[in-house]
Amino acid sequence: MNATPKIVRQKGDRRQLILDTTLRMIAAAGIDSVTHRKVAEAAEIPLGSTTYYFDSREHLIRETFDHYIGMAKALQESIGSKPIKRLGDVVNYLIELTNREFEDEALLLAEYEMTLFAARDSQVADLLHEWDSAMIANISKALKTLGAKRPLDAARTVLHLIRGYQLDRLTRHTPDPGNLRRRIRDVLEAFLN
Amino acid sequence: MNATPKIVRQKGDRRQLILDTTLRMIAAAGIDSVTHRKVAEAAEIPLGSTTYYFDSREHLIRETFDHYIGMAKALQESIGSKPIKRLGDVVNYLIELTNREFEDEALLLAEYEMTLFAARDSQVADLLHEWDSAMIANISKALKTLGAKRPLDAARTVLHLIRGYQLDRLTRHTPDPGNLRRRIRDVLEAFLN
DNA sequence: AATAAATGTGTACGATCGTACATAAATATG
DNA sequence: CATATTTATGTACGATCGTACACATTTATT
Repeated sequence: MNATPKIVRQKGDRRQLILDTTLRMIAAAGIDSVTHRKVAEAAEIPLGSTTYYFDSREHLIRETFDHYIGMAKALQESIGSKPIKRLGDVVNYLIELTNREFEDEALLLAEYEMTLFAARDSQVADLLHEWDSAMIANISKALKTLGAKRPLDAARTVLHLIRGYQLDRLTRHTPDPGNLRRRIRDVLEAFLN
Repeated sequence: MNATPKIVRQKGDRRQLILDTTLRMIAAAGIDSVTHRKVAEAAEIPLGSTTYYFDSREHLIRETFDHYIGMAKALQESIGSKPIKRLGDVVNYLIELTNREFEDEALLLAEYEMTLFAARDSQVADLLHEWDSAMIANISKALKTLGAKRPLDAARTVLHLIRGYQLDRLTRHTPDPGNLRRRIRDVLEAFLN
């Protein structure tokens, strides 16, 4: 006999709203564009609310990147469920991940803003490296089952390739400048005996 | 009978000084840290001088990146004089370029700040792409003389690999996390026959 | 030398910002 | 219900900023 479900304010709503808004702002216009006031205006909440949950700008930005990594991890898990039998499976996984990330180009740009930020902020660097280690472990494990030599090197190589590719493409705004799938395959084959 | 050479103010000195100082500032603390006032203070010139040569902050930053590309091109040319006979020559060239860039880690970071900036500024993107094309052309030409298949793809791949590697390493501040030389060789060999 | 143009400098205006903080409202706790 | 705690909001201070602009100085031109 529950009544019609009301729109209840979940605990943490306010905080999540601020983090979402900040992430959108970084994606759209970069870290510099983030100010307490502009976040508050975009989220349609008072200035006092942003400073209540995040007492400093640094704090707000760090938590926003933590929030982003959570989203990125969820995306990866939503893709990486299929079993790995052939090299093509790994290639497909990597390509799908890359394509999905490019569905929201601004958001992907925010990821690289985070990377640059991490170069000057050890706390964000730690977040990033933990995520990175997990990715490397996944990929190298799959490559190992395929009998690749030096699977760790192979995983690092293909990840670096993708990062360089993404960064390049983000400055070009064109669909695919450069035959990524084939290049990933070539690189990975170099590590298969 | 010239007198002792006086310290003469070269034309364009002032401008160069401002660009150098701005580049150093971006390298040390990021684009956000660049303001007319702080550049003026660091260069020990009055505020009016910075606004005289660069009437807007955007203008100043664009010209600074142009200045950086000039420096980077000079570095490349200072390395790339030796003839290419074997694959090892290409690998050596790429490794030396990478190592030289890491000699000034902050400055390398500035390069990636520029890349991110280019993602939102088509003028800087044009500068970047022109430079990029030249690099790709050089590398692919060398690979072609070695008989590589799809030399353009090969050049793009190894460049993207290096970029991803650099970006990763910039967040870690460790000498060499990941065996770059061997990985470059593996990748390039994948494109030979 | 006279004049024009380029270079260099100091100041001030209006806008925006981070942050602190007093206070209010809602909620939890006893 | 009373009280403590958490959540939420409005305001204000001091600092910094981009930029415009009047004015001074140096250099080039005739």
